[in-house]
Amino acid sequence: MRLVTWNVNSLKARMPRVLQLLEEVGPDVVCLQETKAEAAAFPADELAEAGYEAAHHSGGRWAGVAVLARSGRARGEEVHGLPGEARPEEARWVEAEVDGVRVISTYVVNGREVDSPWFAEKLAFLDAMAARVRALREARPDQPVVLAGDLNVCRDDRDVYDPAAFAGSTHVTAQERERLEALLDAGGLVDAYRDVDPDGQLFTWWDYRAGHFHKGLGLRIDYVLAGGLEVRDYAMLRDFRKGSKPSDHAPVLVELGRP
DNA sequence: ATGTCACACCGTGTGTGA
Repeated sequence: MRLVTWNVNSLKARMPRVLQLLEEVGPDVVCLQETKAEAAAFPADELAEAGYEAAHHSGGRWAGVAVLARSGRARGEEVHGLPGEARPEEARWVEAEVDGVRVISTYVVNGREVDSPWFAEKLAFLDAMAARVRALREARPDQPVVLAGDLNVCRDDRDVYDPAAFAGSTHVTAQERERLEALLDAGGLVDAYRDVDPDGQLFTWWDYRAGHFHKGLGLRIDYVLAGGLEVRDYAMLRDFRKGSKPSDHAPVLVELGRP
């Protein structure tokens, strides 16, 4: 399974680049985050013309997630929302079954400031993710799971361009990192990037401001976490962060296979 | 450099979220 995850920062604004990616990369499955679309305005027809069907959970102005699958692939149950989340209306979690694999696209709460109410919601969201993945794995141990998206956490200091500059900020706290490890444990999941490059450094997000992309000042906050599948290849598609009207995130491409 | 982008609103700019 050739799978892409991409925080597009508005699907409407990014549609030309999304169609370019579908054509050039030819993924089987695409997990999108921050689609920022009203359900009625989701561009399902345009995507269908490009050969993809969408399971989308749309919340309007903010957030919004989707799973695209090549037309004709076997599709199963679709789940909108994360059991136990505080604000289901924010549309941060969607599950789809494609070719027998449970595919999840998620956009984790940002958290804004450490010790703010939003940070507490972020930690609770990460806890609910682990509980959901554990429940899925226990209910169907033979079904592979891919959890992909913008987790808004840097797993360790290698995933941060300047750890000192981020001291005291969200995305790098012990509380967030402990929960990411707990999520991996709960689902028996592998961090696809670390699996293929245990000692490397690679980013997936760069601030639009101050030329951070050009200077290599980024974070790794977008992940593909795989359970019951082998990670055969991993690529961060840097070119999609360049050029005209890029997202502030690059897409990530993985090749997954049944062991 | 407080450095950018995208959204909604009744708007030729402001507030919100990232």
